[in-house]
Amino acid sequence: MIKITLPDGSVREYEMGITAMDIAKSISEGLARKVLAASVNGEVCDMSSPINQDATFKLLTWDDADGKSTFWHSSAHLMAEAVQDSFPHAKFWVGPAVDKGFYYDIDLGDVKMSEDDLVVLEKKMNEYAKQNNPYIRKAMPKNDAISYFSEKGDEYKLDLLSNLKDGEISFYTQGSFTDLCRGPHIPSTGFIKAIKLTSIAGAYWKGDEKNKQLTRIYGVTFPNQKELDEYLLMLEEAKKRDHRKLGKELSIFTMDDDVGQGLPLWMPNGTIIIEELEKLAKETENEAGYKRVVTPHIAKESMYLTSGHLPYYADSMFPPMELDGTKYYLKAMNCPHHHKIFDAEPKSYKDLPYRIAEYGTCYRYEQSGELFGLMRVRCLHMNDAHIYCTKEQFAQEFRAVNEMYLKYFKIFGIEKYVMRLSLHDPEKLGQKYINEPELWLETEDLVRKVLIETEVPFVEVKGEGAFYGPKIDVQIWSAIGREFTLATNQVDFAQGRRFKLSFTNKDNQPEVPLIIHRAPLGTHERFIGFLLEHYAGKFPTWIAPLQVKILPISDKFMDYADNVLQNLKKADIRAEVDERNEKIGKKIRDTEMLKVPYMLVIGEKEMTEGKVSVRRQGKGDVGVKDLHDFIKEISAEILERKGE
RNA sequence: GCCGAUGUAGCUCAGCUGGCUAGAGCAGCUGAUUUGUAAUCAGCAGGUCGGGGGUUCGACUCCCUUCUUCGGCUCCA
Repeated sequence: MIKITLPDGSVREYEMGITAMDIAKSISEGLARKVLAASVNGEVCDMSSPINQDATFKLLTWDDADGKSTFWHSSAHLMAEAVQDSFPHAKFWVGPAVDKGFYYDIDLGDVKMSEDDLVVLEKKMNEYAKQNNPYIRKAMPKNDAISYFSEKGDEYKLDLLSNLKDGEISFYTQGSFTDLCRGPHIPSTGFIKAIKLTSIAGAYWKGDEKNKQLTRIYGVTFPNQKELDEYLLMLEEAKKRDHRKLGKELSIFTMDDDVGQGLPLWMPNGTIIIEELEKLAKETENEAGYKRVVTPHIAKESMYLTSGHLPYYADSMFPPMELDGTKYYLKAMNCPHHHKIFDAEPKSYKDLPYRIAEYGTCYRYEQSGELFGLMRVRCLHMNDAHIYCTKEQFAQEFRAVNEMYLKYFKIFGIEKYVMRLSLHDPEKLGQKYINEPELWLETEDLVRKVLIETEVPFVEVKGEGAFYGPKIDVQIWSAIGREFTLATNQVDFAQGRRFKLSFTNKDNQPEVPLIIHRAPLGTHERFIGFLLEHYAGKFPTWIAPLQVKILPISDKFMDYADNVLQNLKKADIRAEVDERNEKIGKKIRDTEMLKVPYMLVIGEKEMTEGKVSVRRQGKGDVGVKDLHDFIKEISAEILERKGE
C-alpha cells in the first residue's frame, strides 16, 4: 500500500500502482470528469500514469496553471494532427504551451501556408476533438526511437533525441498522430471544446536567425465556448486601449512616411504630456542632487571608439555622415557626452557623487521589423542621468536610484513590476562583453547585494548585461498585459577607465569613479505609450493635455464662459471653451470622447450666481460649485499629482 | 533583417468572380436652430483606391516590384 497526501492534508491509502485517474474517481466522480492532469510530488503527470510510492497528490483542472498548460500542450498535438492531415510532408519541431495558448513550429518544406489554411485546420481540430481520442503514452528505448526517425528522415526529432539522455523515450499518440513527447497530456481530445488558431508566423529554428525559418502556428483553446468568447472579447477591449489607437484619437502623436519609420511627431497634446513629465523629472532630480546638462545630438567617431560602443553597436547606430574627412555619428546614447562633462574639470572626492541629468535625444537604427508604435522607435528622448561615485558611495547611490523608481511607481499607480538583474555571459567575454572577468563578478555581486538589501523583487538573467557592466531592467505591464522594459539602470566599471576619468581621492591619488547609468522614466516614447494604455487615455488631471472644457448651453453665455476661462488660465489650468453652435448633449459627448477630466456646463443659472456645473469624466454630473471653489480643488489635485 | 498578412476620403468601413461617374457614417465647411448633462436638421465639399511598372478593349479588383503598417521570429546600449 502507498500513502497519498491530498492538498487538504488528509492521507489516503491505495494499492501500489494505482493510477491518478482511479484516485480521482475515489475522491469524486464529478471531479474525475473534469480533471486534466495530476501533480505527484510536485511533478505534473498523466492521469493514466501509475503511482508506485508515497506521494503528495493534487488533481489539476483548468483552474490550475499547470492544468491549463497541459491542456494547451495537448491542443498543440491536436493541431499537429490536423496539420499532418493537410500537409503530409510536414516535419514537426516543438509545440509547447505558452502564456495564453500554444504554438507548434513546423517545417512545411516548400509549401506556403496562409491564414485561410487556419480555418481548415480549426475545422479538422474540432472534428478530431469530438472523436474524443485518448492520448496514449508509449515508451521505447532511445535507440529504437533513433532508428524510427532516421527511417522517416525527420532531422528535427533526431536533433531532439540527440539531446536526451539514454534510456526510455516516450511517445504520445492521439488519433492518427504520434509525436515524440515528454508529456504529460490530458486524458483525451474531447476536453478541448473551443478552438481558435490565432496567427501564423515565421520562427527561426532554435531561435537562431542563421537557421532555417520554420512556420509557427499560434492557437488557443478552451474547455468551453464561453471562455473563448470571453477571450475574444478581451482582445477587442485590449485593442481599444492600444496606445497607437488612443494616440491617434487623442492627437498625441503621429507618424509620417515622409519623415521616416519609427520617427514619431509629437503633436501639441503629446507635447504637454512630455512637458509635465519633464517637470516631474526635473523636480525629482533636483531634490535628489542632480544637476542638469545639455549635449549635442552628434559626436565624432573617435568618441565612440573611446567609449567602445562602435565595435559592439555600430549596426544599431545610424550610419555616419562625413565632413572634412571626419565621421560624425548621431548619438544612440548620452553617456559619452556626459563623461566628457565630468572630465572637463578636475574632480576631487569632495565633488562626488557627481550626478548629471539630461532629457537626451537619441537615435537608434532599430531593425525595421522591430519598430512598434511608440514602444520601439528610432528617435527617443531618454530620462537619462549618470552618477559618478566612489566604490564606497555606490551602494547608497544605487539605493537612492531604486527609491526614485518606487516614488515614480507610486505617482503613476504602477503596482506590478519586477527588476531584472542582467549579468554577463563568461563565454562571450571579449565579444559581447568587455573582457574583465574579475570586475564583472565584483560589480555583479555589489548590485545583487543592494537589490537584496532594498528588498525589491528581482530575477537574475545571464547573458543580458550591457557590454560595459551589469544592468537592471525594470519590467512593467501595461493594462492590456503587454510587458516591456520601462527603464534600465546600469553599473559601468569600464567606461570610466576608457575615458580616463578620475578624481583625486583622500590619499591624493587618482582614482577611477564607478558610473551608474539610470533612466527611471525610460524614454518619453515608451513611457507615454505605456501611460496611454495604463490609463486607457484617461489621464490624471495633472498630466491631461486639456484639463477643463467649458461648455456653454448656448452662445448667450459666451461672455461668462470666457470669464470662466480667463479665471482658469490665471490659475494655470489648461482649459478651452466649446464655442460650437451645438446642443449641450453633443458638446458633452464629444468632450467625453476626448477623455477630458473636467467639464464645466454653464447657462443662465450659473451665470447669475457666478457658479459652474461640474462634470467629472467617467463620473458624470457632480453638481454645481462656486467657480473659485472649483479652481481651488482642481489646483490642489494638480499640485499633488493625484492619480485619478 | 526574416516569415505571414495589410493599405480605398482626416477617421471607421462598403465596393461580388475585372465592366456605369468608387459609396456610407463620423469629422470638415455653409446655412437654419439658441439649445440644460453622451450625437438637432439641411446643403456642400472631400479620393491619381499606398507608390511605380505590367497584363487587358477595360484594373480598386489580376501579375511583378517597392514603401508603410500589423502579427510573429531575431534584435534591443
